[in-house]
Amino acid sequence: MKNTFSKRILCIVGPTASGKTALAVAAAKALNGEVISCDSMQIYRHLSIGTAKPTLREQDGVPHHLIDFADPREPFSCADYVTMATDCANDILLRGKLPIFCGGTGLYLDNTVLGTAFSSADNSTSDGAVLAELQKEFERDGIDGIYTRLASVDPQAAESIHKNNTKRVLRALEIYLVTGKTKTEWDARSHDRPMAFDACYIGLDFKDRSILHERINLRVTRMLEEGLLDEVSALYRDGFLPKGSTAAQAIGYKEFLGCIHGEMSVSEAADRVRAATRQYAKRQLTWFRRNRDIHWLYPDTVPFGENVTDVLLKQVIELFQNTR
RNA sequence: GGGGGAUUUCCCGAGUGGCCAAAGGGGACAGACUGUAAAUCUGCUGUCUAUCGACUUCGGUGGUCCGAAUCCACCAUCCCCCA
Repeated sequence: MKNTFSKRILCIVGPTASGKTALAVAAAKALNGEVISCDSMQIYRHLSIGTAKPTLREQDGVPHHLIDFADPREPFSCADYVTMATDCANDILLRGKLPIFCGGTGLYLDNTVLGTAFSSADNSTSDGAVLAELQKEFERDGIDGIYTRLASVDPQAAESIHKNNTKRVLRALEIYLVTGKTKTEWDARSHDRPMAFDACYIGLDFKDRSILHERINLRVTRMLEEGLLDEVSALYRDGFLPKGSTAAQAIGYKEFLGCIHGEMSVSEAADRVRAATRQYAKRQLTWFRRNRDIHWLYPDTVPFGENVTDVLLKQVIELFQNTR
């Protein structure tokens, strides 16, 4: 059932602040691997404290890929990630090592593993002009007309995308206008392709959600102590968080930008960061729970006194070898 | 010591006699997601049945009324003003 050319990889996923980084580093050491980050914000240079980018010390000598390389002022897409991550993983495999994906951006990881064939509707073909036009129309006339048009060309997409989700409604229509093929047709195309990688998925979650929330609260407090405020100020001053950029909407950055603009106090911004992080963690869990291939591990079930990473690592190794 | 204002479902907050299990917001919970995804969007939030419906809630106790979160009395707690 598995072809001989299968490209075996390990993926460590889960919500933010669940301990993925430490586990991935330990797994890389035990399994002769290298870590490929799968995080839509850690890709950016200079955004370090707020994205919880692994420090050199945390990396502990294990090569880490796809962190700290993109210019926060430049756009970056899921398709860009898939291309880079695929190349990166193949390169690691060629060198006889194990690629270990680690991160919480499920969209990026899934499309990489699936080998998604993205539509050709990108910024280079349409130069964004079509989307900009749709955006203008939406702001002027509302969503009704655009949604109706989408429903007539791609009824399936219209049915699955809620009318209020204007970003996705606009995007779906853009795909059709730019490529002449519907989003539904593009999606079907990638369903027909073989998986790009043979992934062993490990998911981190907590039996008791409040423990995850405590970890998040603690993490935000630590980020503040480590100088998150200074980092955001410097980035803002140097123009690295332009309005509308992806980097500027990162949790921990958008809130303190508001603080810099005098819209709220530091403690209020910190509270918002905590809340936004909790909500983000929840969305991540929703995303990953859909994937039935994930083997879930629970750090909060490790007996008190034992080293959590060590215990989890044993489970990871066993799962990785037994599901071969 | 005297006068005034408050107390609402996890939080904030509307509601001043029936159309109130109680607006709205937040949070929590659940879900969607194929080129901005740490984004965007949806549902849900007294209990029991889970369809109609039944039952218990609006600081406490007791009243008025066919009927009260809404009116009256007393008690408790908090805030403000005068002493």
